[in-house]
Amino acid sequence: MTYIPPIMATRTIHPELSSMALFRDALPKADPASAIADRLCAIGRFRALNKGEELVAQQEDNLLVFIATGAAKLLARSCRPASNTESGNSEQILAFHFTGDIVPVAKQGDGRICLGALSDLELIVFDTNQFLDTAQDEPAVIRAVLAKSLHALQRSRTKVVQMGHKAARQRVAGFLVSMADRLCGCAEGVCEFTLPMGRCDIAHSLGLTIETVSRQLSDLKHDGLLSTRGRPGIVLHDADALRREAGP
Amino acid sequence: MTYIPPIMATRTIHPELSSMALFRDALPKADPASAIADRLCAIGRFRALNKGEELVAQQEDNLLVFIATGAAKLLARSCRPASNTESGNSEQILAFHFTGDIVPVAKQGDGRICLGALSDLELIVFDTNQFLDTAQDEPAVIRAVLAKSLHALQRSRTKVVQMGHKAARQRVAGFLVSMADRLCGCAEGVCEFTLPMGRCDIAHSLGLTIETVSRQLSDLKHDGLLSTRGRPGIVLHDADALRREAGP
DNA sequence: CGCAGTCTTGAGACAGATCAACTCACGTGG
DNA sequence: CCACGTGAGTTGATCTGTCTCAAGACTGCG
Repeated sequence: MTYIPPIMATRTIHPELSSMALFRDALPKADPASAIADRLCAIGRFRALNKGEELVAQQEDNLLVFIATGAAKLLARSCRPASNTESGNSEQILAFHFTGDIVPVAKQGDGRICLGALSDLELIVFDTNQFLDTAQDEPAVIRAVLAKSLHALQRSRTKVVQMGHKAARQRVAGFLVSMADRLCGCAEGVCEFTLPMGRCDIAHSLGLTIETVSRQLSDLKHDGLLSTRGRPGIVLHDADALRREAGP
Repeated sequence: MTYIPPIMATRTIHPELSSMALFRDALPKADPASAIADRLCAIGRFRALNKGEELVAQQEDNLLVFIATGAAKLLARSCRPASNTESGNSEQILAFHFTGDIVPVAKQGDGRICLGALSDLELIVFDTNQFLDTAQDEPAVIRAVLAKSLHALQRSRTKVVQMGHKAARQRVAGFLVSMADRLCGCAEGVCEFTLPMGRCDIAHSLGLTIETVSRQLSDLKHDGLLSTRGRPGIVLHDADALRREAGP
Protein backbone atom coordinates (compact mmCIF):
# COMPACT_ATOMS: atom_id res chain seq x y z
CA MET A 1 0.00 0.00 0.00
CA THR A 2 2.69 2.42 -1.00
CA TYR A 3 1.76 6.03 -1.49
CA ILE A 4 2.47 7.27 -4.98
CA PRO A 5 2.80 11.04 -4.85
CA PRO A 6 1.54 13.31 -7.63
CA ILE A 7 1.03 12.21 -11.17
CA MET A 8 4.37 12.14 -12.88
CA ALA A 9 5.87 10.54 -15.90
CA THR A 10 8.39 7.80 -15.51
CA ARG A 11 9.04 7.55 -19.23
CA THR A 12 7.61 8.65 -22.56
CA ILE A 13 4.64 6.79 -23.86
CA HIS A 14 5.40 4.03 -26.22
CA PRO A 15 3.56 5.34 -29.26
CA GLU A 16 2.18 2.04 -30.43
CA LEU A 17 1.00 1.25 -26.92
CA SER A 18 -1.05 4.39 -26.86
CA SER A 19 -2.45 4.13 -30.32
CA MET A 20 -3.37 0.49 -29.97
CA ALA A 21 -5.03 0.74 -26.63
CA LEU A 22 -6.92 3.95 -27.23
CA PHE A 23 -7.83 4.13 -30.86
CA ARG A 24 -8.06 0.67 -32.29
CA ASP A 25 -11.79 1.15 -32.71
CA ALA A 26 -12.12 4.89 -32.78
CA LEU A 27 -9.94 5.55 -35.78
CA PRO A 28 -10.49 3.16 -38.68
CA LYS A 29 -8.38 5.16 -41.10
CA ALA A 30 -4.66 5.01 -40.51
CA ASP A 31 -3.28 8.38 -41.53
CA PRO A 32 -5.01 10.83 -39.19
CA ALA A 33 -4.72 8.22 -36.49
CA SER A 34 -0.98 8.47 -36.25
CA ALA A 35 -1.14 12.27 -36.26
CA ILE A 36 -3.56 12.50 -33.39
CA ALA A 37 -1.80 9.66 -31.62
CA ASP A 38 1.48 11.54 -31.78
CA ARG A 39 -0.09 14.62 -30.33
CA LEU A 40 -1.72 12.70 -27.52
CA CYS A 41 1.48 10.88 -26.76
CA ALA A 42 3.07 14.24 -26.17
CA ILE A 43 0.74 15.07 -23.32
CA GLY A 44 0.07 11.62 -21.82
CA ARG A 45 2.17 10.28 -18.98
CA PHE A 46 3.11 6.65 -18.67
CA ARG A 47 2.95 5.05 -15.24
CA ALA A 48 3.80 1.54 -14.12
CA LEU A 49 2.53 0.39 -10.75
CA ASN A 50 3.45 -2.76 -8.91
CA LYS A 51 0.71 -4.87 -7.42
CA GLY A 52 -0.53 -3.19 -4.25
CA GLU A 53 0.69 0.29 -5.13
CA GLU A 54 -1.71 3.17 -5.57
CA LEU A 55 -2.00 6.21 -7.76
CA VAL A 56 -3.48 8.95 -5.59
CA ALA A 57 -5.31 11.76 -7.36
CA GLN A 58 -4.85 15.23 -6.00
CA GLN A 59 -7.94 17.18 -5.07
CA GLU A 60 -7.62 19.40 -8.10
CA ASP A 61 -6.83 16.66 -10.58
CA ASN A 62 -9.26 15.84 -13.33
CA LEU A 63 -7.78 12.84 -15.07
CA LEU A 64 -8.48 10.31 -17.73
CA VAL A 65 -6.60 7.11 -17.00
CA PHE A 66 -6.20 4.47 -19.67
CA ILE A 67 -5.39 1.01 -18.45
CA ALA A 68 -2.86 -0.45 -20.87
CA THR A 69 -2.47 -3.74 -19.02
CA GLY A 70 -3.56 -5.14 -15.68
CA ALA A 71 -6.42 -4.95 -13.21
CA ALA A 72 -7.24 -1.99 -10.99
CA LYS A 73 -9.69 -0.86 -8.36
CA LEU A 74 -11.02 2.67 -8.22
CA LEU A 75 -11.59 3.62 -4.61
CA ALA A 76 -12.76 6.48 -2.44
CA ARG A 77 -11.39 6.86 1.06
CA SER A 78 -13.56 8.48 3.67
CA CYS A 79 -10.94 11.03 4.58
CA ARG A 80 -9.52 10.30 8.05
CA PRO A 81 -6.20 10.19 6.22
CA ALA A 82 -3.92 10.13 9.21
CA SER A 83 -4.99 6.87 10.73
CA ASN A 84 -1.98 4.93 11.78
CA THR A 85 -3.21 1.36 12.09
CA GLU A 86 -4.84 1.09 8.65
CA SER A 87 -7.89 2.32 10.56
CA GLY A 88 -11.47 1.29 9.99
CA ASN A 89 -12.51 0.07 6.59
CA SER A 90 -13.76 3.50 5.68
CA GLU A 91 -13.03 2.81 2.05
CA GLN A 92 -15.45 2.18 -0.77
CA ILE A 93 -14.49 0.60 -4.07
CA LEU A 94 -16.32 2.42 -6.86
CA ALA A 95 -15.42 0.07 -9.68
CA PHE A 96 -13.01 -2.54 -10.92
CA HIS A 97 -11.28 -1.90 -14.22
CA PHE A 98 -9.27 -4.09 -16.54
CA THR A 99 -7.04 -3.86 -19.61
CA GLY A 100 -8.44 -1.47 -22.20
CA ASP A 101 -10.73 0.45 -19.85
CA ILE A 102 -10.79 4.22 -19.71
CA VAL A 103 -11.29 5.51 -16.18
CA PRO A 104 -12.38 9.07 -15.51
CA VAL A 105 -10.81 10.12 -12.22
CA ALA A 106 -12.22 13.43 -11.04
CA LYS A 107 -12.40 14.96 -7.62
CA GLN A 108 -15.22 13.51 -5.53
CA GLY A 109 -17.14 15.94 -3.38
CA ASP A 110 -15.21 14.67 -0.41
CA GLY A 111 -12.47 12.24 0.30
CA ARG A 112 -9.68 11.58 -2.13
CA ILE A 113 -10.11 9.13 -4.93
CA CYS A 114 -7.39 6.78 -6.09
CA LEU A 115 -6.58 3.88 -8.31
CA GLY A 116 -5.10 0.76 -6.74
CA ALA A 117 -3.19 -1.92 -8.61
CA LEU A 118 -4.67 -5.40 -8.19
CA SER A 119 -1.92 -6.72 -10.40
CA ASP A 120 1.13 -5.14 -11.94
CA LEU A 121 -0.31 -2.27 -13.91
CA GLU A 122 0.57 -0.08 -16.86
CA LEU A 123 -1.30 3.18 -17.16
CA ILE A 124 -1.41 6.20 -19.39
CA VAL A 125 -2.57 9.29 -17.54
CA PHE A 126 -4.03 12.38 -19.15
CA ASP A 127 -5.35 15.61 -17.81
CA THR A 128 -8.94 15.50 -19.04
CA ASN A 129 -9.09 19.06 -20.34
CA GLN A 130 -5.71 18.85 -21.99
CA PHE A 131 -6.74 15.59 -23.62
CA LEU A 132 -9.98 17.03 -24.95
CA ASP A 133 -8.27 20.19 -26.19
CA THR A 134 -5.81 18.07 -28.12
CA ALA A 135 -8.46 15.75 -29.49
CA GLN A 136 -10.78 18.66 -30.23
CA ASP A 137 -10.66 18.25 -34.02
CA GLU A 138 -10.90 14.47 -33.93
CA PRO A 139 -14.53 13.84 -32.98
CA ALA A 140 -14.12 10.07 -33.21
CA VAL A 141 -11.69 10.15 -30.29
CA ILE A 142 -13.90 12.33 -28.12
CA ARG A 143 -16.81 10.14 -29.01
CA ALA A 144 -14.92 7.02 -27.99
CA VAL A 145 -14.17 8.60 -24.63
CA LEU A 146 -17.81 9.56 -24.28
CA ALA A 147 -18.92 6.01 -25.05
CA LYS A 148 -16.59 4.64 -22.37
CA SER A 149 -17.78 7.22 -19.90
CA LEU A 150 -21.41 6.35 -20.52
CA HIS A 151 -20.53 2.72 -19.98
CA ALA A 152 -18.91 3.59 -16.67
CA LEU A 153 -22.00 5.58 -15.72
CA GLN A 154 -24.18 2.60 -16.53
CA ARG A 155 -22.11 0.29 -14.35
CA SER A 156 -22.12 2.83 -11.56
CA ARG A 157 -25.91 3.05 -11.74
CA THR A 158 -26.18 -0.72 -11.62
CA LYS A 159 -24.07 -0.61 -8.49
CA VAL A 160 -26.41 1.96 -6.96
CA VAL A 161 -29.36 -0.35 -7.57
CA GLN A 162 -27.38 -3.24 -6.12
CA MET A 163 -26.49 -1.36 -2.98
CA GLY A 164 -29.83 0.35 -2.63
CA HIS A 165 -32.04 -2.61 -2.04
CA LYS A 166 -30.36 -5.93 -2.42
CA ALA A 167 -29.53 -8.51 0.19
CA ALA A 168 -25.99 -9.75 0.75
CA ARG A 169 -26.57 -13.01 -1.11
CA GLN A 170 -27.87 -11.14 -4.17
CA ARG A 171 -24.94 -8.74 -4.17
CA VAL A 172 -22.36 -11.51 -4.01
CA ALA A 173 -24.15 -13.50 -6.70
CA GLY A 174 -24.35 -10.43 -8.90
CA PHE A 175 -20.69 -9.69 -8.36
CA LEU A 176 -19.67 -13.21 -9.39
CA VAL A 177 -21.82 -13.14 -12.53
CA SER A 178 -20.36 -9.78 -13.48
CA MET A 179 -16.80 -11.01 -12.97
CA ALA A 180 -17.49 -14.16 -14.98
CA ASP A 181 -18.66 -11.98 -17.81
CA ARG A 182 -15.80 -9.49 -17.68
CA LEU A 183 -12.96 -11.91 -16.96
CA CYS A 184 -13.80 -14.87 -19.19
CA GLY A 185 -16.76 -13.75 -21.25
CA CYS A 186 -18.93 -16.40 -19.69
CA ALA A 187 -22.63 -15.56 -19.56
CA GLU A 188 -24.14 -18.99 -18.94
CA GLY A 189 -23.33 -22.57 -18.05
CA VAL A 190 -20.15 -23.71 -16.33
CA CYS A 191 -17.47 -21.09 -16.00
CA GLU A 192 -14.10 -21.03 -14.26
CA PHE A 193 -11.94 -18.02 -13.47
CA THR A 194 -9.50 -16.55 -10.99
CA LEU A 195 -10.48 -13.50 -8.98
CA PRO A 196 -7.81 -10.81 -9.17
CA MET A 197 -8.98 -9.27 -5.89
CA GLY A 198 -9.28 -10.59 -2.35
CA ARG A 199 -12.34 -10.93 -0.13
CA CYS A 200 -11.56 -7.59 1.41
CA ASP A 201 -11.84 -5.79 -1.91
CA ILE A 202 -15.03 -7.63 -2.77
CA ALA A 203 -16.53 -6.56 0.53
CA HIS A 204 -15.53 -2.94 0.05
CA SER A 205 -16.97 -3.03 -3.44
CA LEU A 206 -20.33 -4.41 -2.33
CA GLY A 207 -20.70 -2.38 0.83
CA LEU A 208 -20.47 -5.47 3.04
CA THR A 209 -17.96 -6.85 5.53
CA ILE A 210 -15.48 -9.57 4.65
CA GLU A 211 -17.21 -11.88 7.10
CA THR A 212 -20.53 -11.48 5.32
CA VAL A 213 -18.93 -12.02 1.92
CA SER A 214 -17.22 -15.13 3.18
CA ARG A 215 -20.46 -16.46 4.64
CA GLN A 216 -22.41 -15.85 1.45
CA LEU A 217 -19.73 -17.59 -0.61
CA SER A 218 -19.89 -20.55 1.74
CA ASP A 219 -23.69 -20.64 1.49
CA LEU A 220 -23.58 -20.52 -2.31
CA LYS A 221 -21.03 -23.33 -2.22
CA HIS A 222 -23.23 -25.43 0.07
CA ASP A 223 -26.17 -24.79 -2.26
CA GLY A 224 -24.14 -26.28 -5.10
CA LEU A 225 -23.94 -23.11 -7.15
CA LEU A 226 -20.15 -22.85 -7.12
CA SER A 227 -16.87 -24.41 -6.03
CA THR A 228 -13.61 -22.82 -5.05
CA ARG A 229 -10.15 -23.69 -6.37
CA GLY A 230 -7.80 -22.54 -3.70
CA ARG A 231 -8.26 -18.98 -2.48
CA PRO A 232 -8.95 -16.96 -5.62
CA GLY A 233 -10.20 -19.69 -7.98
CA ILE A 234 -13.95 -19.81 -8.63
CA VAL A 235 -15.98 -22.33 -10.60
CA LEU A 236 -19.56 -21.35 -11.33
CA HIS A 237 -21.62 -24.47 -11.94
CA ASP A 238 -24.48 -22.59 -13.56
CA ALA A 239 -24.06 -18.91 -14.36
CA ASP A 240 -27.74 -18.57 -15.21
CA ALA A 241 -28.87 -19.98 -11.89
CA LEU A 242 -26.51 -17.58 -10.16
CA ARG A 243 -27.86 -14.68 -12.19
CA ARG A 244 -31.32 -15.65 -10.96
CA GLU A 245 -30.01 -15.53 -7.39
CA ALA A 246 -28.76 -12.02 -8.06
CA GLY A 247 -32.33 -10.99 -8.76
CA PRO A 248 -33.67 -8.49 -11.25
CA MET B 1 -48.26 7.30 -12.45
CA THR B 2 -49.45 7.12 -16.01
CA TYR B 3 -47.56 4.94 -18.42
CA ILE B 4 -46.17 6.88 -21.35
CA PRO B 5 -45.55 4.43 -24.18
CA PRO B 6 -42.54 4.70 -26.51
CA ILE B 7 -40.67 7.89 -27.14
CA MET B 8 -42.65 9.94 -29.56
CA ALA B 9 -42.83 13.54 -30.61
CA THR B 10 -45.80 15.62 -29.65
CA ARG B 11 -44.59 18.65 -31.55
CA THR B 12 -41.51 20.03 -33.21
CA ILE B 13 -38.83 21.47 -30.99
CA HIS B 14 -38.97 25.13 -30.46
CA PRO B 15 -35.63 26.10 -31.96
CA GLU B 16 -34.72 28.72 -29.42
CA LEU B 17 -35.65 26.36 -26.61
CA SER B 18 -33.17 23.83 -27.88
CA SER B 19 -30.37 26.20 -28.63
CA MET B 20 -30.66 28.03 -25.36
CA ALA B 21 -30.83 25.00 -23.16
CA LEU B 22 -28.17 22.96 -24.89
CA PHE B 23 -25.64 25.28 -26.29
CA ARG B 24 -25.60 28.45 -24.29
CA ASP B 25 -22.14 27.56 -23.04
CA ALA B 26 -20.93 25.16 -25.67
CA LEU B 27 -21.16 27.49 -28.63
CA PRO B 28 -19.88 30.99 -27.95
CA LYS B 29 -19.99 32.04 -31.59
CA ALA B 30 -23.46 32.60 -32.97
CA ASP B 31 -23.31 31.52 -36.59
CA PRO B 32 -22.37 27.85 -36.46
CA ALA B 33 -24.58 27.55 -33.41
CA SER B 34 -27.74 28.13 -35.35
CA ALA B 35 -26.65 25.69 -38.05
CA ILE B 36 -25.96 22.83 -35.68
CA ALA B 37 -29.00 23.76 -33.62
CA ASP B 38 -31.22 23.48 -36.69
CA ARG B 39 -29.86 20.08 -37.52
CA LEU B 40 -30.32 18.83 -33.97
CA CYS B 41 -33.83 20.22 -33.85
CA ALA B 42 -34.63 18.03 -36.81
CA ILE B 43 -33.85 14.84 -34.90
CA GLY B 44 -34.87 15.79 -31.35
CA ARG B 45 -38.33 15.10 -30.04
CA PHE B 46 -40.15 17.41 -27.70
CA ARG B 47 -42.09 15.91 -24.83
CA ALA B 48 -44.20 17.51 -22.14
CA LEU B 49 -45.06 15.46 -19.05
CA ASN B 50 -47.49 16.38 -16.33
CA LYS B 51 -46.43 15.97 -12.74
CA GLY B 52 -46.56 12.29 -11.88
CA GLU B 53 -46.28 11.00 -15.42
CA GLU B 54 -43.38 8.89 -16.57
CA LEU B 55 -41.32 8.48 -19.68
CA VAL B 56 -40.49 4.79 -19.93
CA ALA B 57 -37.43 3.83 -21.93
CA GLN B 58 -37.63 0.71 -24.05
CA GLN B 59 -35.02 -1.95 -23.52
CA GLU B 60 -33.26 -1.08 -26.75
CA ASP B 61 -33.37 2.68 -26.28
CA ASN B 62 -30.19 4.64 -25.82
CA LEU B 63 -31.30 8.18 -25.19
CA LEU B 64 -30.03 11.57 -24.27
CA VAL B 65 -32.74 13.53 -22.49
CA PHE B 66 -32.39 17.27 -22.04
CA ILE B 67 -34.51 18.78 -19.33
CA ALA B 68 -35.79 22.10 -20.63
CA THR B 69 -37.81 22.94 -17.53
CA GLY B 70 -38.89 21.13 -14.38
CA ALA B 71 -37.65 18.50 -11.96
CA ALA B 72 -37.34 14.79 -12.67
CA LYS B 73 -36.32 11.54 -11.05
CA LEU B 74 -34.42 8.85 -12.91
CA LEU B 75 -35.49 5.48 -11.60
CA ALA B 76 -34.89 1.78 -12.10
CA ARG B 77 -37.64 -0.68 -11.39
CA SER B 78 -36.71 -4.15 -10.26
CA CYS B 79 -38.77 -5.79 -12.96
CA ARG B 80 -41.83 -7.41 -11.43
CA PRO B 81 -43.75 -5.13 -13.78
CA ALA B 82 -47.18 -6.71 -13.42
CA SER B 83 -47.74 -5.98 -9.77
CA ASN B 84 -51.25 -4.76 -9.23
CA THR B 85 -51.16 -3.06 -5.84
CA GLU B 86 -48.17 -0.79 -6.47
CA SER B 87 -46.27 -3.77 -5.03
CA GLY B 88 -43.21 -3.61 -2.85
CA ASN B 89 -40.92 -0.62 -3.12
CA SER B 90 -38.73 -2.49 -5.56
CA GLU B 91 -37.73 0.79 -7.14
CA GLN B 92 -34.49 2.66 -6.86
CA ILE B 93 -34.05 6.31 -7.73
CA LEU B 94 -30.73 6.74 -9.50
CA ALA B 95 -30.66 10.51 -9.55
CA PHE B 96 -32.68 13.68 -9.42
CA HIS B 97 -32.35 16.10 -12.31
CA PHE B 98 -33.42 19.70 -12.77
CA THR B 99 -33.72 22.32 -15.49
CA GLY B 100 -30.71 22.35 -17.78
CA ASP B 101 -29.49 18.86 -16.96
CA ILE B 102 -28.60 16.33 -19.62
CA VAL B 103 -29.59 12.82 -18.64
CA PRO B 104 -28.15 9.78 -20.41
CA VAL B 105 -30.82 7.08 -20.36
CA ALA B 106 -29.42 3.76 -21.53
CA LYS B 107 -30.58 0.25 -20.92
CA GLN B 108 -29.58 -1.04 -17.50
CA GLY B 109 -28.47 -4.64 -17.32
CA ASP B 110 -31.85 -5.54 -15.94
CA GLY B 111 -35.08 -3.82 -15.16
CA ARG B 112 -36.39 -0.93 -17.18
CA ILE B 113 -35.23 2.57 -16.51
CA CYS B 114 -37.52 5.57 -16.69
CA LEU B 115 -37.80 9.25 -16.01
CA GLY B 116 -40.57 10.45 -13.70
CA ALA B 117 -41.88 13.99 -13.57
CA LEU B 118 -41.68 15.54 -10.10
CA SER B 119 -43.23 18.69 -11.52
CA ASP B 120 -44.65 19.55 -14.91
CA LEU B 121 -41.78 18.80 -17.23
CA GLU B 122 -40.55 19.77 -20.67
CA LEU B 123 -38.04 17.45 -22.29
CA ILE B 124 -36.12 17.13 -25.50
CA VAL B 125 -35.33 13.52 -26.31
CA PHE B 126 -32.57 12.36 -28.63
CA ASP B 127 -31.34 9.00 -29.71
CA THR B 128 -27.75 9.08 -28.47
CA ASN B 129 -26.13 7.73 -31.61
CA GLN B 130 -28.19 9.90 -33.90
CA PHE B 131 -27.32 12.92 -31.78
CA LEU B 132 -23.61 12.18 -31.88
CA ASP B 133 -23.67 11.50 -35.63
CA THR B 134 -25.30 14.85 -36.19
CA ALA B 135 -22.97 16.70 -33.83
CA GLN B 136 -19.96 14.83 -35.18
CA ASP B 137 -18.30 17.88 -36.74
CA GLU B 138 -19.06 20.16 -33.80
CA PRO B 139 -16.64 18.99 -31.12
CA ALA B 140 -17.80 21.66 -28.68
CA VAL B 141 -21.23 20.07 -28.55
CA ILE B 142 -19.92 16.56 -28.03
CA ARG B 143 -17.57 17.90 -25.42
CA ALA B 144 -20.42 19.59 -23.58
CA VAL B 145 -22.30 16.31 -23.50
CA LEU B 146 -19.19 14.55 -22.26
CA ALA B 147 -18.75 17.10 -19.49
CA LYS B 148 -22.35 16.60 -18.35
CA SER B 149 -21.93 12.84 -18.48
CA LEU B 150 -18.80 12.99 -16.37
CA HIS B 151 -20.68 15.11 -13.89
CA ALA B 152 -23.46 12.52 -13.75
CA LEU B 153 -20.84 9.81 -13.24
CA GLN B 154 -19.35 11.78 -10.39
CA ARG B 155 -22.70 12.16 -8.67
CA SER B 156 -23.46 8.50 -9.21
CA ARG B 157 -20.15 7.56 -7.60
CA THR B 158 -20.90 9.82 -4.66
CA LYS B 159 -24.18 7.96 -4.28
CA VAL B 160 -22.33 4.64 -4.29
CA VAL B 161 -20.14 5.85 -1.45
CA GLN B 162 -23.19 7.10 0.38
CA MET B 163 -25.04 3.82 0.07
CA GLY B 164 -22.00 1.65 0.59
CA HIS B 165 -21.13 2.57 4.13
CA LYS B 166 -23.14 5.37 5.57
CA ALA B 167 -25.77 5.32 8.28
CA ALA B 168 -29.30 6.59 7.72
CA ARG B 169 -28.64 9.89 9.49
CA GLN B 170 -25.61 10.58 7.33
CA ARG B 171 -27.47 9.79 4.14
CA VAL B 172 -30.37 12.08 4.97
CA ALA B 173 -28.02 14.87 6.01
CA GLY B 174 -26.05 14.45 2.81
CA PHE B 175 -29.20 14.50 0.75
CA LEU B 176 -30.35 17.75 2.33
CA VAL B 177 -27.00 19.44 1.83
CA SER B 178 -26.95 18.35 -1.80
CA MET B 179 -30.48 19.66 -2.37
CA ALA B 180 -29.66 22.95 -0.68
CA ASP B 181 -26.77 23.33 -3.08
CA ARG B 182 -28.65 22.36 -6.23
CA LEU B 183 -31.96 24.08 -5.48
CA CYS B 184 -30.85 27.39 -3.98
CA GLY B 185 -27.08 27.44 -4.36
CA CYS B 186 -26.65 27.44 -0.61
CA ALA B 187 -23.43 25.92 0.64
CA GLU B 188 -23.27 27.28 4.18
CA GLY B 189 -25.23 29.11 6.85
CA VAL B 190 -29.01 29.38 6.94
CA CYS B 191 -30.80 28.13 3.87
CA GLU B 192 -34.47 27.66 3.02
CA PHE B 193 -35.95 25.71 0.15
CA THR B 194 -38.88 23.55 -0.92
CA LEU B 195 -38.34 19.91 -1.72
CA PRO B 196 -39.85 19.00 -5.07
CA MET B 197 -40.14 15.32 -4.07
CA GLY B 198 -41.94 13.50 -1.27
CA ARG B 199 -40.52 11.36 1.53
CA CYS B 200 -41.15 8.28 -0.56
CA ASP B 201 -38.86 9.49 -3.33
CA ILE B 202 -36.20 10.51 -0.84
CA ALA B 203 -36.33 7.06 0.68
CA HIS B 204 -36.04 5.34 -2.69
CA SER B 205 -33.16 7.57 -3.59
CA LEU B 206 -31.21 6.82 -0.41
CA GLY B 207 -31.98 3.11 -0.21
CA LEU B 208 -33.99 3.56 2.99
CA THR B 209 -37.64 3.25 3.98
CA ILE B 210 -39.93 6.26 4.33
CA GLU B 211 -40.25 5.53 8.04
CA THR B 212 -36.50 5.73 8.51
CA VAL B 213 -36.27 8.95 6.50
CA SER B 214 -39.07 10.46 8.55
CA ARG B 215 -37.40 9.44 11.80
CA GLN B 216 -34.05 10.90 10.77
CA LEU B 217 -35.68 14.18 9.76
CA SER B 218 -37.40 14.29 13.13
CA ASP B 219 -34.13 13.58 14.90
CA LEU B 220 -32.31 16.31 12.97
CA LYS B 221 -35.14 18.68 13.83
CA HIS B 222 -34.94 17.78 17.52
CA ASP B 223 -31.19 18.33 17.36
CA GLY B 224 -31.84 21.86 16.13
CA LEU B 225 -30.23 21.37 12.72
CA LEU B 226 -33.34 22.14 10.70
CA SER B 227 -36.99 23.17 10.78
CA THR B 228 -39.83 22.24 8.49
CA ARG B 229 -42.26 24.65 6.79
CA GLY B 230 -45.29 22.54 6.07
CA ARG B 231 -44.67 19.23 4.33
CA PRO B 232 -42.06 20.05 1.67
CA GLY B 233 -40.50 23.19 3.13
CA ILE B 234 -37.07 22.84 4.72
CA VAL B 235 -34.99 25.37 6.63
CA LEU B 236 -31.41 24.39 7.31
CA HIS B 237 -30.12 26.31 10.31
CA ASP B 238 -26.49 25.58 9.55
CA ALA B 239 -25.59 23.92 6.29
CA ASP B 240 -22.00 23.41 7.41
CA ALA B 241 -23.01 21.60 10.57
CA LEU B 242 -25.28 19.39 8.50
CA ARG B 243 -22.47 18.69 6.07
CA ARG B 244 -20.43 17.57 9.04
CA GLU B 245 -23.26 15.22 10.02
CA ALA B 246 -23.14 13.76 6.52
CA GLY B 247 -19.58 12.72 7.18
CA PRO B 248 -16.64 12.64 4.79
C1' DC C 1 -67.14 18.25 7.03
C1' DG C 2 -65.15 14.17 5.85
C1' DC C 3 -62.31 11.54 3.06
C1' DA C 4 -57.74 10.11 1.10
C1' DG C 5 -53.17 10.38 0.74
C1' DT C 6 -48.90 11.59 3.07
C1' DC C 7 -46.37 11.83 7.00
C1' DT C 8 -45.10 10.66 11.77
C1' DT C 9 -44.46 7.73 15.73
C1' DG C 10 -44.22 3.26 18.21
C1' DA C 11 -43.07 -1.86 19.21
C1' DG C 12 -41.05 -5.89 17.61
C1' DA C 13 -38.24 -8.81 14.30
C1' DC C 14 -34.30 -9.74 11.47
C1' DA C 15 -30.21 -9.12 8.42
C1' DG C 16 -25.82 -7.85 8.70
C1' DA C 17 -22.06 -5.69 11.68
C1' DT C 18 -18.99 -6.50 15.27
C1' DC C 19 -15.99 -9.06 18.24
C1' DA C 20 -13.40 -13.09 18.78
C1' DA C 21 -11.51 -17.72 17.76
C1' DC C 22 -9.84 -20.82 14.74
C1' DT C 23 -8.13 -22.76 10.19
C1' DC C 24 -5.59 -22.61 6.15
C1' DA C 25 -2.00 -21.46 2.68
C1' DC C 26 2.38 -20.03 2.01
C1' DG C 27 6.96 -18.34 2.58
C1' DT C 28 11.03 -17.94 5.68
C1' DG C 29 14.73 -19.40 8.10
C1' DG C 30 16.69 -22.56 11.41
C1' DC D 1 12.79 -30.83 5.84
C1' DC D 2 10.02 -29.16 9.23
C1' DA D 3 8.78 -25.60 12.82
C1' DC D 4 7.35 -21.18 12.77
C1' DG D 5 5.13 -16.82 11.64
C1' DT D 6 2.18 -14.05 9.03
C1' DG D 7 -1.70 -12.66 6.54
C1' DA D 8 -6.00 -14.11 4.47
C1' DG D 9 -10.06 -16.59 4.98
C1' DT D 10 -13.64 -19.08 7.55
C1' DT D 11 -16.86 -19.87 11.27
C1' DG D 12 -19.36 -18.83 15.61
C1' DA D 13 -21.87 -15.76 19.19
C1' DT D 14 -23.73 -11.52 20.18
C1' DC D 15 -25.28 -6.76 19.27
C1' DT D 16 -27.35 -3.03 16.79
C1' DG D 17 -29.53 -0.29 13.09
C1' DT D 18 -32.88 -0.55 10.04
C1' DC D 19 -37.03 -2.87 8.21
C1' DT D 20 -41.57 -4.38 9.06
C1' DC D 21 -46.05 -4.10 10.75
C1' DA D 22 -49.42 -1.24 12.87
C1' DA D 23 -51.60 2.68 14.59
C1' DG D 24 -52.26 7.62 14.84
C1' DA D 25 -51.67 12.72 13.14
C1' DC D 26 -51.51 16.02 9.61
C1' DT D 27 -52.65 18.26 5.03
C1' DG D 28 -55.22 19.31 1.20
C1' DC D 29 -59.39 18.84 -1.54
C1' DG D 30 -64.06 17.80 -3.04
